[in-house]
Amino acid sequence: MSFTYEYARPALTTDCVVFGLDEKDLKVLLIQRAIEPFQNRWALPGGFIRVGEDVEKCARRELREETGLKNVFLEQLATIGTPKRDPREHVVTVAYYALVNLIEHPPTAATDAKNAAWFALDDLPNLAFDHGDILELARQRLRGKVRYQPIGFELLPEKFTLTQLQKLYELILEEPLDKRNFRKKVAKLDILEETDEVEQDVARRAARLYRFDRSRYEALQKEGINFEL
Amino acid sequence: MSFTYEYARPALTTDCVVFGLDEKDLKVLLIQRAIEPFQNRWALPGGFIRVGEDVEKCARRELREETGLKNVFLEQLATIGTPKRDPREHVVTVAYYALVNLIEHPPTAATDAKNAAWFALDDLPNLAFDHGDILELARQRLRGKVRYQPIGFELLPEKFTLTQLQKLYELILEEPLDKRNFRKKVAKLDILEETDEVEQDVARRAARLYRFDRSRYEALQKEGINFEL
DNA sequence: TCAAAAGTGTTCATCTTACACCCATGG
DNA sequence: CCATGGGTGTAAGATGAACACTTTTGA
Repeated sequence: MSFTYEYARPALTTDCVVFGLDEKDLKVLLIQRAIEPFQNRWALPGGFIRVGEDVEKCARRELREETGLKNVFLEQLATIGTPKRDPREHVVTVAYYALVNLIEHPPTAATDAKNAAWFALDDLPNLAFDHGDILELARQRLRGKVRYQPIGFELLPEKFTLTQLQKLYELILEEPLDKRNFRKKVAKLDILEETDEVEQDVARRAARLYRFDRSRYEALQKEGINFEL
Repeated sequence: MSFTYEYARPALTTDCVVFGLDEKDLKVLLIQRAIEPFQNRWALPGGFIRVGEDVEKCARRELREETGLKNVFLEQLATIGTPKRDPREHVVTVAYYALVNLIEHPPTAATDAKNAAWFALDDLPNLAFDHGDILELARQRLRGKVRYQPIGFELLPEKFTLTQLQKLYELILEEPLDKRNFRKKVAKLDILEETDEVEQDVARRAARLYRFDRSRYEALQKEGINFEL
């Protein structure tokens, strides 16, 4: 079967930069390419948009098919259409970034007959196509966005300690933060719910666990309140 | 001539929200559609991406062909690919927004056999396709962006008064600003050059003219300085 | 001399930053 | 009883918001 058009059309794909957090590092989920071009090189999960398929739906479908992830936080990053970015032909890609918590999504086994693995941001392989550039763009976006929108919570498990939250922000912003000032700011945001639980199995004073109060956040956001950290 | 592919492909277009400033209003440049669908309705300038053409280049080309504008400030807004947004077939569009100063680009006569005209933001016609949504998105983006990046200058003539600048910010932010505080902030940014000229032909004390110092801005930006207003 | 907008400082409240020690717990 | 990280407050400086009058100019 084939499809014919009066004018030539570039191919259209989505690619997705999936950030995940484990005990120590901020990581990215990559898949190993099974075919040429860039065979065996690591690349962002993604693939071709189908006619009649919404662009974001496509990104979610590819993510599911290639990595098993679903229901993740997903946001559009940019569209890149430099003619030579794919050696085969002109391919325009709509790039997204996703945030998942790695504890509930452990290093996925290969799904789509490809290999999938998490890489620490400071230990990345050479990526296929211009995926290295896209990843860097996503990293910058995440750094910028986290300052005024509480998207960091997407990377944490449901219940977390304030120290975990601070470590996460330090990883994303790539700068150390003051513990007391950080806690003061977070408290003032008033979007965390204190649970009556504490950490388990730690050889020291256990830290209290908190939960992100999404509905409270949405209510405050409607009132036009700021969330700068 | 025709082009055949193994899999169906959505069509790919660019659309551009062009903002311009005249004496009183923030305006948007629209073109009147010559053909169906939405014949005679007003729409954003834009058109199909050619194979081998960079996406942003396409947006600039369409802008030139349909409205005569060139060398404008142009930035990507979002990519929209809802299947039914074009009644003919699945069309994915990469939306941009542009800023021009209307004084140096007076209401353009029709170029591409279509009608082009500037519309005040509070007096818009019903737009073709989902262009109304795209325009609203661009408006929000402009409001957000102007707070931390001095892109407002793109809308002003080379030399302008501080009152003009303030009026512009009030139009974009849709809220009144305090004159003294506004001037203090602008002064602290240190990216305006005071010229030795003043307004001409005004029936009152003439205001001093300033110029945006782009190279100074870029230098300061590299040092990581903030530009919040 | 009038009308119209230009230009200019101070005060008060708020927010930001820097900084160090005691506490609870498990091993 | 020791090691480890948890948890907490204050003071000084910087920033943001509110606010009104005099000056210049052309008509």
